[in-house]
Amino acid sequence: MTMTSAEARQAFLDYFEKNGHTVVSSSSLVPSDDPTLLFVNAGMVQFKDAFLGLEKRAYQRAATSQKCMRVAGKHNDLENVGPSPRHHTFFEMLGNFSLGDYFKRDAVRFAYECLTGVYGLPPERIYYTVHTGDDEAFDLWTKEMGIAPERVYRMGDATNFWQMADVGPCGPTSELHYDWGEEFCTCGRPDCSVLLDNGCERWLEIWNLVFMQFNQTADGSRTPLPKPGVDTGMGLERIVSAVQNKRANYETDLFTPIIGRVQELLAHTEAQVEEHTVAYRVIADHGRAITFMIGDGVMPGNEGRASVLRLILRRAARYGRQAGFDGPFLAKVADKVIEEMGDHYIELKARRQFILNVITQEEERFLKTFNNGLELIAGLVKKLKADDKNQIPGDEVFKLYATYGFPKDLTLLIADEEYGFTIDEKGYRAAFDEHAKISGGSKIGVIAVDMLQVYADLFDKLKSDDALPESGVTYNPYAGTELPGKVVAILRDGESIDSAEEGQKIELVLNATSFYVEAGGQIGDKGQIVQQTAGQATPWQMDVKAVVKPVNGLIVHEGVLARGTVKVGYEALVMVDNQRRWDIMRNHTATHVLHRELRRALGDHVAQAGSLVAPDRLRFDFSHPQMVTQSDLEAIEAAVNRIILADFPVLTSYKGYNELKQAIGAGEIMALFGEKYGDVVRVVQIGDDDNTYSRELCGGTHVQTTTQIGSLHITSEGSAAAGIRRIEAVTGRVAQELTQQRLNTLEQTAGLLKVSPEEVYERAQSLVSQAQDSDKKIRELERKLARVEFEGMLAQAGEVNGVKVVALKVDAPDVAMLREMSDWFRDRLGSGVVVLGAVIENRPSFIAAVTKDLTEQGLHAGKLVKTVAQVVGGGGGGSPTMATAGGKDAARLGEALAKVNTLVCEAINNP
RNA sequence: GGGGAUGUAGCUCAGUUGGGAGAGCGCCUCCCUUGCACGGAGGAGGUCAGGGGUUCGAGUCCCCUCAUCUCCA
Repeated sequence: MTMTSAEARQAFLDYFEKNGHTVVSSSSLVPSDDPTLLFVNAGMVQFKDAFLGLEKRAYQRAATSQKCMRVAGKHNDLENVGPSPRHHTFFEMLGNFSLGDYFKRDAVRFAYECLTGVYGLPPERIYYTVHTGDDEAFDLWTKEMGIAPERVYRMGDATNFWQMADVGPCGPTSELHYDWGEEFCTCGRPDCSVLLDNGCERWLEIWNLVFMQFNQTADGSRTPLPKPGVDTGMGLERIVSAVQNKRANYETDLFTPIIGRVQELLAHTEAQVEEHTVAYRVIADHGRAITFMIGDGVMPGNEGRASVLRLILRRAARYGRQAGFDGPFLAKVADKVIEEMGDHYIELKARRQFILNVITQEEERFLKTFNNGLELIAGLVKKLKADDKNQIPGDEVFKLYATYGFPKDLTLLIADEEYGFTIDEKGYRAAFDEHAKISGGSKIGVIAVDMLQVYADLFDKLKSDDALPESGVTYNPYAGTELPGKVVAILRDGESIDSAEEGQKIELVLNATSFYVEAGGQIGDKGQIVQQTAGQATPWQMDVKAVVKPVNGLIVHEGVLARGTVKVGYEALVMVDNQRRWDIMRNHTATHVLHRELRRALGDHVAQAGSLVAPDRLRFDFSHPQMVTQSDLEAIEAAVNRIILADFPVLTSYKGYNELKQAIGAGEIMALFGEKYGDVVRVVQIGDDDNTYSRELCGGTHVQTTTQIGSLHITSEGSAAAGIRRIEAVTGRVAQELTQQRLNTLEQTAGLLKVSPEEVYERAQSLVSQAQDSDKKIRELERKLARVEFEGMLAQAGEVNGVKVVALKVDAPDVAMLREMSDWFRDRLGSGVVVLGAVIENRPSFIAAVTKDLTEQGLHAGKLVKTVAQVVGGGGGGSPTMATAGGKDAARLGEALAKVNTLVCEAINNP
């Protein structure tokens, strides 16, 4: 009985737990606090700060099964996923970590014991590599572990040296490779071995041990770290393939259930599955990736992570069509992924419905794009065929891609299969490069990273100078808005300075602060920092405009020194703008209530997708497939206000994250996905333990009882993105002001309409319909008047060279009526020329009509009316049978009309 | 941050050097008809995304804003 993948994962964690490691849950795929990294791509990412010494953990040994994504870069290429048996976008990385605790000896022993003992791999199948310069590791393998020296290869920097970046921790590595056996050799060399590093299929790299031994400085020199550490990584998919003796990862039970689901959906035979191997693999791999990405809060979109999700999802959808799917199917694949992996990754279960909704919507959108593209290609081909060509120009291919999202390879496929066309690859490349050049790019990200280093260095210095404790700035925005502190650093233009003068823009670091740093949607506090004690040279005051936390533990106040001089070492009093803070607290607690009521009214699929808590308003984005109806909104608003008036207490407490995991998975405690939670989390609870209304993991500041919110008024509901609705609301003071303003308007309107406020709507409604009726009646009367005038003028029709001509000034209220009158004349004349002029809003307007039979004699209504209008300083035009014109000088209208006879005469004689 | 595309009736969309705001489906009334997207007659429904400009005249041309889609960074 071989181990299942779930057992293999658990066995790893159990083994290391038994050896003194703390099992830490996987962090989100979305790295928090790291703008340089698109997705978490290794187990050590969540320990990065701990390795750098920026963060203290309660343990020194940890083991994880970490969710990872690799989409592009040196490790992976999306195009390989599918054709390759071993490349994945999403995978799980097993790893054990020593945070300055054990080093090479234990790391080597654990790895060996785990592979041979826990997983039962035959020792004779395992080969080892160490760095050429790492005698210590070599000796550990050969002497301590008793591995034959010829099974341990010494290799260079390229394979066996690791560094996080150009500066920072680095060190040699040691790898463990699995030998599938000679019969699987693909390189064909008699001396085939790991040492050749030639990609031969015989060898499978399963475990990489990184010994963090040195610190590399900017000048390239390396100094030994005081507390060296260990970071290891073993792909779950790979170890399972070895344990289950499957040559391709896709044949392990990590993937077979998913592939089985696809087969079932397509009703394919085994032979058909075989025929579409690549498509099956792509769908299985990408299906996992999109499920986990959405589970961690990534939404399909056009930039960054969002675009990666869209890219992968659409690639899967495309291969799905190739394999035989017509409509959306990925949600059904994702459902299987959740079923298989939801027990270990509870966020999948908690967000199941949401994940499925997002996938289906995005897939439907893609199918629309796809069909649209097919039509565009069909149109192109038709045009090209007419020109006797059989190649689609490069710029057109690019336009399809850049404008309509229809990728090149797809265009190629359709062009070839459907029409036997080729595409101009070179032209496409040129257009692509041109586009990239025009689009350009900003370097903001790089600068921001440089600045981060400045803050990290400052933080280190403050700690080593004992200006700050190891844990950093004391952060307490919860107790109150005032707090005593001490100035420990002042920055100006990124430079650390000792004192600052009045009027300067500075950044101030205190050893303690009550300013809230923007987090969880709640925006940061503003306020003042002032002199604390008397007796200092000058009293000073800083106006704080923003508060940021550039690195964990360091809190920086940004603003202007409004008065006096401030020096490092001064005592200070932190004073947060109290009224503003209260407005924010009202909105934050109200957001929790709103969240709870939205779920109650609309369903459990409602998940927070974004939130803004500002002093003047709150904005809440949530997943919901359609518009929230007016009556639902009213009911929700009423329910929120009932809860406010129920005067629930708002309580906060700190709990172990693991303890709450079950309740979070079950949806009893709201947690933001994509958020990185520590081991201890803050729980904001509305209502006491006997009568709990809601619980949310939240670091924000809140009122003490719901009554303090005052009231809530929803100001708008709309769409924020596909599948995401956005509600904006106001509370407290702003709600009161808004209500008063609206009521005033209502009272005024009621007064104007001479009815009570309750009757305003009805009255307005009847006024609007009366106005509409009146407009119609006026129109009818105008028409009647025009008709009378028309009958009277009919006799004035003249004749020029046998052509009936009417050229008259009439009374018409607008051009439409003028046109109508010309129709009457034309109909009555049967054959003839009609030119009517009228003064409309003090300006002369003309209309000309020529019956069709006369246009053949050279008469053109457009040309005629244009010449006429020139007399009054205007112009005009139109079709040969019907034209309009206008001018400026109304007084010369008659003069203009008098030209008609002459013009008709000329036109007929000179066709 | 930047490039491109789209925005017209409840829905899907036409709309030609700038010169009458339209079609199909849906809706309402009436007629015909016991049947599957029945058929016929009539009707309601539009700030042509919003704002500014050019012009005698703008759905159409120019500029700005917004929304959606899409690509690049």
